[in-house]
Amino acid sequence: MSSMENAESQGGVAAGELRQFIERVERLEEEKAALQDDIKDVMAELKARGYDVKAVRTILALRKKDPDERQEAEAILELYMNALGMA
Amino acid sequence: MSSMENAESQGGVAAGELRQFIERVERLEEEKAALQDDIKDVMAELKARGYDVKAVRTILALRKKDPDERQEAEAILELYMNALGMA
Amino acid sequence: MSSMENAESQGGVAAGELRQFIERVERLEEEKAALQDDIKDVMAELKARGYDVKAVRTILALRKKDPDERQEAEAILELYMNALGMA
Amino acid sequence: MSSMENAESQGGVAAGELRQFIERVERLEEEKAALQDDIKDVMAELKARGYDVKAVRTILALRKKDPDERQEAEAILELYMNALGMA
DNA sequence: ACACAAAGTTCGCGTC
DNA sequence: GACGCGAACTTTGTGT
Repeated sequence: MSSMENAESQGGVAAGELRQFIERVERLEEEKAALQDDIKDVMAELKARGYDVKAVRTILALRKKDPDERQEAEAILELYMNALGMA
Repeated sequence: MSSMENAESQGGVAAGELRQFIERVERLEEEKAALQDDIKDVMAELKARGYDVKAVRTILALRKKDPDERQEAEAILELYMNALGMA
Repeated sequence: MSSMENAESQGGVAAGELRQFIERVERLEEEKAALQDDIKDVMAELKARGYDVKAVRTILALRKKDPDERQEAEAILELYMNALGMA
Repeated sequence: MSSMENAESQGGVAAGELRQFIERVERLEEEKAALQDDIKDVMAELKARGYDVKAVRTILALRKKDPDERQEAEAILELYMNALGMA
């Protein structure tokens, strides 16, 4: 490495720029983790109030899906279950 | 490293033994990957025959679960869905 | 269901309360998804600037780990790799 | 459903065929699970012999990758780490 | 029971 | 545009 190298140009990489990018991502990930914690807290609260967490998770998942798609999928599933005697 | 070192005792690790373990795992993983491929093939065949792959996956998942547990979970889910007007 | 039932007490579930919980989680998940999108954008920007995204991801992962733990883990790994001639 | 329906033609689905497919997959999944158990056993044995399981997992992962690709990736990573002073 | 880890599922990406 | 691959998230199991 030449004597011109410094913190801002290590081996052809603009160190400062790279660092900026990384720190931006890290900040966003921190905020994201904080939200994840918040969700965890709400779930704990839910549970403490006597709700079934797994069922609530299922509800959340269902609400994310398109109702038509979901109904369609359920219909096929039921068809197969009937065919297999899993009613 | 001392002059006593050889392929079977590198830095205090019994290289031969370690290699044996690793190769055993790799063989098992190979077989496992082969089975995974077989499953993939069956799924492709299913699909080619006109079946809905996602629904079949759901069926497989359901069949793995205890029927009582499943029924219980469904009952709770339905209760919540009714409460939320998602019927 | 008895005539006393209303939107707030469906089958013994306090519908309003349940709904509150669910909507709280959904709001948090929305914010979380927005942050995920932001991260995605930064990654795209990184990439456009010529950086290797996978390497940046690795950097981010490394920075999350305790430096001491990491060094220890690396030392063991190197030991094993030497033993196996993977140097 | 018409009076012609039987176990082999439920609602337009060839129940027997569907069942065959599902049972084939289930058999394969069983074998796969058995192998997974075997791997788990080997890992436990490894551990009992004093090896670091996590490091062994890393070795296995590294050996799956193309050596050239890996070296390339490591070079980039090192470059970035130097630029960030993480050496 | 809690946290850590492993498995499965899902989503985004690159490829053809 | 679909398909297969790889990474991320979620969920399930385990060990403390």
